[in-house]
This record gives sequence, structure tokens and C-alpha cells, in this order.
Amino acid sequence: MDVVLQSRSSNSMAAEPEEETELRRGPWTVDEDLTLINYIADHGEGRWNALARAAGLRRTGKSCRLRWLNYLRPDVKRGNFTADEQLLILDLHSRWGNRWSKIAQHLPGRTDNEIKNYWRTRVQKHAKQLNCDVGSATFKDAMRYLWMPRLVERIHAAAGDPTIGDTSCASGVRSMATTAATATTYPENNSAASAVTTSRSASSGSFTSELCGEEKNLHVHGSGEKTTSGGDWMQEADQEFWAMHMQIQPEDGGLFHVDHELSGWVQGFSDVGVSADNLWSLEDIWKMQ
DNA sequence: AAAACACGCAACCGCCTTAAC
DNA sequence: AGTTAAGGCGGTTGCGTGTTT
Repeated sequence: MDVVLQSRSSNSMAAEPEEETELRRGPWTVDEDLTLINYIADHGEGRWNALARAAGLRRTGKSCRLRWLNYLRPDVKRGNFTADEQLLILDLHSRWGNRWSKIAQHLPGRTDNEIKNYWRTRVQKHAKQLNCDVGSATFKDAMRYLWMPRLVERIHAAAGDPTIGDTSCASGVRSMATTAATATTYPENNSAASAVTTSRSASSGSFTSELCGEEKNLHVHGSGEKTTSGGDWMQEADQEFWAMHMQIQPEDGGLFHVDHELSGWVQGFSDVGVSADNLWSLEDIWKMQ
């Protein structure tokens, strides 16, 4: 069943007579959207190839399906992801990987395409800034112990949680436990290493040693952050991440360990006389590499 | 003001699975 | 059991737009 596809760069709707049977590609027009919406309203969705023909749309069934599911469906939620949604994405991705449609099932109104785009544009960008792979232990550490707790802080702050002033590792993860536990249910919750599993153990009292290695609270700097779901919370967490992996002083005066993956860098920094205090910007880190 | 660059996102591609015949 | 078409999914592309130089 060969079809002739009109070039993506050619958006002209003024088809020549001999092109009447050509399938269109590229951005959808308002007319096409209305045609699809009206047809589905009358006849329902499914059997997309037949639907495309019956509706008089010169599109593939696949294209119609994609347009409907990702854009035209009335329950599609638009706009930025909330902190809850971002937290959920990070958590579910940590256990399921790139199973976008599966992840999307737990975010009502969000499409797999949108989540995939979010991951690629936001999350992978930060992995790149940390100069690590998204599958690396370094990145997972940053995600679990800093980005996710930071998101939970934002969720609680937005909800007016008075305990949110305490931004310690323990309190952040403790908060994450309650939020993640109530955010959704996980039909395949079998990942012992996942952040939420960890945080669930946190609620039973063993979180501090699990997450921080020692019974020490890491004091992270309040940055006058906004309590809305927007903002570059990852950037802030990046800074905390590097601060935590340098040998900075916890509240009791002890020292944190330095991860194996980062020890080389840390040594390099100390070689050139760089302390944790002036490592507030990733830009500086890149320059020093 | 203009060119270069970076980013976000809609849409397409190709592969795999499933269902119908 | 084999074939084929449709649906579903993850990966990738390319365009529009905003930002930086």
C-alpha cells in the first residue's frame, strides 16, 4: 500500500488536481483539526486509517491518531509541568526507564510525547551539564537526593507546609515520602532502589543513614526560592549537588565522603586551589575542567 | 539591527506487537 | 501457520521562536 507523501516543508493546501490523492504531512491546519474533531465527536475514535479516509483528511491514520492523542483530545493538559508531575516523572523514570506511555498513564492529561520531550529537553540537559550520562550513578544521585527532594520542598512550600524551612536532606526526603506515597499508586512497585521506596523506608525511620550515609544533616543554602512549580530548581539543585560532593562541613563539623566518580574532579579543584565556597556556578566548573 | 545560537515541541520514522483473515 | 494491516511505542528530526552576541 504505497502512498505518496507530500513534503513536510510543503504546507500548501492548494493541491494540484493530480495531487488530490497525495497525503499531507507537516503541521496541521485549523481546518484539518476541526475536521478531525468533528468527525471523532460524531463517530468516535479508533480505526484511524478508515477514519482518515471517511473524514476526508489527506493524512495517514497514524498522523490522525497522533494529532488527536497529543493535541486535540479535550482532556489534554497544556502548559508547564507542575512540581508534582515533575517529581512523578523523575520517580517513574527511575524505575521504568524510557517507558513513556507507561509513565504517561500516571499523569492524567499528559501525553507520552510531552513527557518524552520534557525528559530530553530538561532532564538530559542537566545530565549533560553535570557531564554525566543519565544512566550514571552520579546523575541518579543528583536526581534522587537533590532534585527530587527539592521538588518535594516546592510542593510542600506551595501547600504552605510550615516545616519546609528545614531544607536538610532528612526533611526533604521525609517530605518526599509522604508526597510520593499519596501522589499515586504504583501497580509495579518492586524497585528496592527507587527513590520512593527509599523514602518509604524513610517514613519508618531509617532514611537518614540510607540517604546521607551518616546520621548528619546536610545544611543546604536557602536561596529565596519561589514556591511555585516553575523556576530552575534543577539548576539550584545542581549547585547543591556539587556542594554536597565537595568536602563541605555538615552541621556537626564532620566531613562528607566524596563519590568515586567525582573524586578526580575534586582533586583537580583542590590542586588549583578551588574551594567549595566558590563552586556556586556550573559555568565555573566547565571552565576549570 | 542582524546574525548566530539555543531551546521547546509538534510531527514523522521505523520497529515491534497484535488482531484479523 | 502464515500473511497483512493497524495500532502502539520510543527515537529522531526540523521548524518556529526566544535569547545572546
